Amino acid sequence: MDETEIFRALADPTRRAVFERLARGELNATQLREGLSISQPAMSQHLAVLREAGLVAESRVGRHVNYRVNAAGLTPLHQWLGRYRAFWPERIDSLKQLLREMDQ
Amino acid sequence: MDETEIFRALADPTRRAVFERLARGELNATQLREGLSISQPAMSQHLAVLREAGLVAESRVGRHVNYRVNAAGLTPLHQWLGRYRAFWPERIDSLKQLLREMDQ
DNA sequence: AGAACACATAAGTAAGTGCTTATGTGTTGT
DNA sequence: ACAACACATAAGCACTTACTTATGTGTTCT
Repeated sequence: MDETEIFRALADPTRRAVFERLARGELNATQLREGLSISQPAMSQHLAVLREAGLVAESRVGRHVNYRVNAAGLTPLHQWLGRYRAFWPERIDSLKQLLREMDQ
Repeated sequence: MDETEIFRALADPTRRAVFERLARGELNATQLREGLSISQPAMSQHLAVLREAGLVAESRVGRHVNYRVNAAGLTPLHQWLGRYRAFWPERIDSLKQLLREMDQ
């Protein structure tokens, strides 16, 4: 759950790809392998890293294990980045747009 | 400049500490070592990683090299995180507070 | 019960990381 | 020119990472 684990977990392109797919919806380990030429154990190990970093959560359904993004997982990263507001991109408009969306 | 390099660079606690100190103001390599029990070559290598990731910039002044945060460096990270707005923390208040500050 | 399936774990390996000591490069001061 | 200084680079080493193949664990189906 700590920053180092999160940055480390996301430093791997395959793990970011997995995270991105999970952000679109729950998938099991087999579905996650589709398209990515990666062995079953490798995927299992990547998922373990993401899980230990608190970025994904799992739930067993029959003989499948469904993985999903842990909604709270990115919070430490978000907070870390928040400390460097002074160096955020200038395009604040997108933030204002975001708030408008959220107020609905 | 790519996401992998940035995540990798920030995955190291020492490098995050260096980045944090630089965020408070420009410092040279010797000043950056103060407090952190780390050798001179180690610091030089950490700074190289941060520089190659686009997170810091340097400028030679006499026989010193001053390092500072590269304002644009966090942009890719900010954009990456922006893709997962759906999983941002619930505490939107802080964002509203941020906008109020910025509008001043 | 037994075979097939979905996933996790173990063990081995090549490549990468972060440190060290030693040395190189450029600058300052005498 | 020479010594001292600030930093970078090279080379070597312990440790970690990401992969592989092999095997273990739990579930489903017949």
